[in-house]
Amino acid sequence: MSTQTADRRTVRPDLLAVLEDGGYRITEPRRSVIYALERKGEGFTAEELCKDLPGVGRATVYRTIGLLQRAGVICKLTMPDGASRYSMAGMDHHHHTVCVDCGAVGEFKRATIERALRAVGQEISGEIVGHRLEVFTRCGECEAR
Amino acid sequence: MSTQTADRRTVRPDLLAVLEDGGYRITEPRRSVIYALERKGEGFTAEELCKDLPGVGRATVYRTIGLLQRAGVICKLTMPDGASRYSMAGMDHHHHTVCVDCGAVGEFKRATIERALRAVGQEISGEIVGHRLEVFTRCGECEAR
DNA sequence: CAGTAATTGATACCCTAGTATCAAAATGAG
DNA sequence: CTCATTTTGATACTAGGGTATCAATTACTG
Repeated sequence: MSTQTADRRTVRPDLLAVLEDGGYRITEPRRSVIYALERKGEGFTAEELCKDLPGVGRATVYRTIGLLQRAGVICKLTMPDGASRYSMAGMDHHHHTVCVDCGAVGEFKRATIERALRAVGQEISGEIVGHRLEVFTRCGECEAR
Repeated sequence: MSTQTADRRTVRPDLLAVLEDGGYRITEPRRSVIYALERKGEGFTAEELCKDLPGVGRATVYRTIGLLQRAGVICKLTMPDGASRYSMAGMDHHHHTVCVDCGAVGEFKRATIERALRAVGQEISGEIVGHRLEVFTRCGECEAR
């Protein structure tokens, strides 16, 4: 399971700095989670991460993911079947492509779509408070197999 | 919880006919579920439906929802927190607006967005097999309160 | 260094959203 | 009307995706 966007990946925030700036302590377990996260790249489940880090408690893994998610550097995405995956956020506002076979995640953005959604907002009663868009793919690698 | 689309609702398929055409028997419990469904309109949870139908077993409610979902006349949508809601499908391919306060669901479609997504498909390796778009709103009624 | 406050982790627990079981009841084809 | 077949429903069970607990440990601050 590798990223679809290896070649056009944006620079990632320094996750340790994110924690520090949030007033959190830099601990060994948090370092480990972040290290694993950086190696992991795009598209993983919390449980996968737990298995990758047998030395770190499940609760801590979940807590750290939660911290980084609230800080906006990790996105949580919910699959159509309700399963959760996480992904490192490269861009600010973006959407995801998810391979239905291997779960690899990519990011994209598209002004046309944002504009179109704003137009939708004019047509409905009430106001738009957010949106979510996922594109499901069969990624190049999975197609090759 | 009422629909946002009362005034521009498209004609709904005859759900009983859908079952019959599928080779399923028309039973009292299924009639009840369908009746409730038609009254319910857009945006409900399976458990809500169960509570509305104390005379029908939970399993039957889920089974009937599943049947109609496979027949394409009911959509399942997964909220950002992973919760599931269902909605009667009026149009063929469409997307949903969901009120974050009351859960009311509306439908819309927009050719611009479909085109933009096709363009995204050209840029990624692999092929697009589907997409999902939800717009979160605070609906007119909830705003008024 | 010492002390306090934050953090950890093993574990148990929770909730949602279903699915499995299976005897009993209902359907509808002939 | 008969009867094979489908469907039902009470209940138990499962699985995923977490959160709560709380004593023990660790990180920072002065």
